Parts: sequence; structure tokens; C-alpha cells
Amino acid sequence: MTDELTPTARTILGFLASHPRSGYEIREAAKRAVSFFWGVSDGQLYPQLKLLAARNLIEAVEQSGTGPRARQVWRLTPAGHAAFLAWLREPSAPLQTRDENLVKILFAAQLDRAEALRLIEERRASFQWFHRHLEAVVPGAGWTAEERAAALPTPDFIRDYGLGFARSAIDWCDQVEAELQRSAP
Amino acid sequence: MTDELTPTARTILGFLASHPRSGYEIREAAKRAVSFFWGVSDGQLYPQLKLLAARNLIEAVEQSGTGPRARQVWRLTPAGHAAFLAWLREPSAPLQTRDENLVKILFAAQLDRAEALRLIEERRASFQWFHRHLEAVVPGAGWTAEERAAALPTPDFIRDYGLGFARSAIDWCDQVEAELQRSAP
DNA sequence: CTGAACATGTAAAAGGTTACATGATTTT
DNA sequence: AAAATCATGTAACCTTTTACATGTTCAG
Repeated sequence: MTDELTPTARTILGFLASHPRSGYEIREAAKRAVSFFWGVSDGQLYPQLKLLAARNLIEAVEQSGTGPRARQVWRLTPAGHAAFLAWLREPSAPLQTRDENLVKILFAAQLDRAEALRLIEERRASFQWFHRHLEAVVPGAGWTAEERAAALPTPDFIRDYGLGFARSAIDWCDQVEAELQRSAP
Repeated sequence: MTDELTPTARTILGFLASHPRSGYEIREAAKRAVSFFWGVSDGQLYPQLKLLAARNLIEAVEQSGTGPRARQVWRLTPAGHAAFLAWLREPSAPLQTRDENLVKILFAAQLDRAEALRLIEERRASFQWFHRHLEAVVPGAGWTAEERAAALPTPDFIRDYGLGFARSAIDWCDQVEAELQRSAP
């Protein structure tokens, strides 16, 4: 019985902190809010819900479900709420990304210029797609009543973070491309 | 026998592409060049080297080692070089990051303003540390002769990418902080 | 002579993704 | 009537991390 929760379990606590939700709702909310820097897959979500329930951090809400497979809504217990706050107050783990595409760029010197350029174009296209996708997210849309009523528009913060990242990455592509074209005229 | 190589195995091919190295040298090179967005741990490195050798993608170079535990230097076989090039030419996997810290920010609306501010300060400190660390990396230092002789300074590209990211993240912290302070004067 | 850096490895566990399986309800 | 979406779950697999284990060589 490791005392530590997994990152996914902590995220689940976060989504339940504002109000009760079903597994499916957590999944959808995660997709909307954090899909680009945080994935929650079914294979983790439902087992972790059971695990959190076994630990008394969440509990099932009486369900008004219709069929035999009705959706199960969960809410935080007082212990769960305490665990959630403790998590937010804990020192954060250092940032760690894994981007194989950058590794490719590192080795691009071994391609000829045309192929190296193609690699950068591909990167740019990917970042531009990301940027467009985030721009299409209307701030405030799709939030629950609680989220909209909150003093801080934190989902917008996350969106801004993504937009800033995408912009800086696209600029970087431009610079690298310019240098590639300068290197062998 | 899955035909696919793991990301770590592909990275190893990349480091061997310019010239032969030992496992230890790959580890050190990876630490220098990509540690912030790509980790290579011992527990992966050495087994993957054996696996690549078993697949005939790399081969042991005659070692002039002294002791019973001499370092083993590896080089790409022709098949390994082909696999390396094929990888560079493959379409890239979409970017996927996992940053639990951003998840915390998403839920920061449930803290009072002082605690939310603390969360942002912590983020900023982390990004600033990252930025300082990259600034301290002297472009071109620690490279091998081949790397320095290459037409493209790709390790510098990676450094620039990191610096751009850090700058945009720090700016974002400033903006969020300003908004937090405006929200409840 | 002691500690740091060199150098290679193994075992276990943790965590996540993918694919599969099932069935209800709603929309077209 | 078919297709999409809602909704929950399991099993297998893959990859990575962590901790452990071992021994050498060089510098202070």
C-alpha cells in the first residue's frame, strides 16, 4: 500500500474538487481543459476511480441512473478534499518533457539541407496546427457553472500558456529555417 | 519480435550516427544535449544497446580496454545507418507533454489568492532556473570534433528552443500574476 | 587512502496506452 | 434501422524509472 497517489489519481481529485462528476465527465473535462499537456486514458481513469474509492478519498453519489449500466457519479470525501489541497500545496515536480521530434532536429546535421528543411517545415506545421486549435477554443465556453463563477479563469490561463508556447515554437522554426537557408547558399 | 524500435533505441542510433561511442558516452552526450526534453536512463540504455546489437543495427568495436570491465564502444552497421535515416524521414509523432504543474494551475481557482500566487511564483522560479541553466551552456562547448565541424549547429538550435520556451513561460507567469493581483484588489 | 568519476549492468515496480468488450440511448 | 455518442470496464503490453550491484581508475 504505497501511500502516494499516481499523477492521474491526483488529477481526478482535482476534477472532483469543484463538484461531483462521473468518470465520463472527468474524461471529457480533461480532454477540453488539458489534453495537450495531460492525457487521461480510460485504462487509467476507471481503475483509479475504484482505487480512490477504496482509499476513502472519493465516494459514490446516489445515482439516478436508468439502465443497468447507469453512470456513476463520484464526489470527494473530506479526506479527499484534504488530499487535494495538500497536493496543490506540495512543491511541484520539476518540468520534464519528452519530445522525440527535437531529438530528430538534434541529428538533422546528418541530412542534406533539403531534408533538414523538411524536418523544420513539419515541426512548424505541427505547432501551427496546435496554435490554430487553441485559438478555436472560445474562452469560457464549455465550462460548468462553477467554473464560470470562479474568481479566476484558470482554464483560460492554460489556454494562454499553450498559445504562448506555440508562438515561441513557431518563431523558433522561422529562425532555424533562416539559418538553414543561410548556411549553404 | 516487434519490428518497431523504442524511442530510446532510436535516440541511441542517432548518437552513434556521427561516430562510435560507448554507452557511457551516449549517456553523457544525451545529458548535455537533450536532458531537458529527453531523458535516457541507465536502465534503458544498456539493455537497448544489446537489443540493437542483436538486431544487427549496431556492432561492437574492437576495444583497447585495459581492465576486465573495459568500456565497450559501439558503432552503427550499414543496416543501423539505414534505420537511422529512415527514422529521420518518418513523419513525426505529434507533440505530447505531461506537466502536472499546469494541472495544478488549472485547479488554482480553489485556493485563495495568496496561495494561487505562490503557485505561480513557484512556476516562475522553475522556468527561470531552466533559463539560467541554458544560458550557462556555452554554444559549441563540449561538442565533439565532428559536431563542431558539421555544417549545422543543431545542438545550438535545441538550446535556442529551450531558451525561447523558457522566456515565453516566464512572460506567461508575469501575465497570470498580474491578473491574479487585479482580480481581488 | 579516500572519494569522485568512470563504466556496465539487473530486477522490480510503476505508470500509461492500446485494444478489446459490452451495452444503452439518442440522433439521423 | 443504422450510426454516433454515452458510459464503464478489463487485459495485455510497452516503456521508463528507480534502486541495487559491482568494480576500476584517477586525483587530492
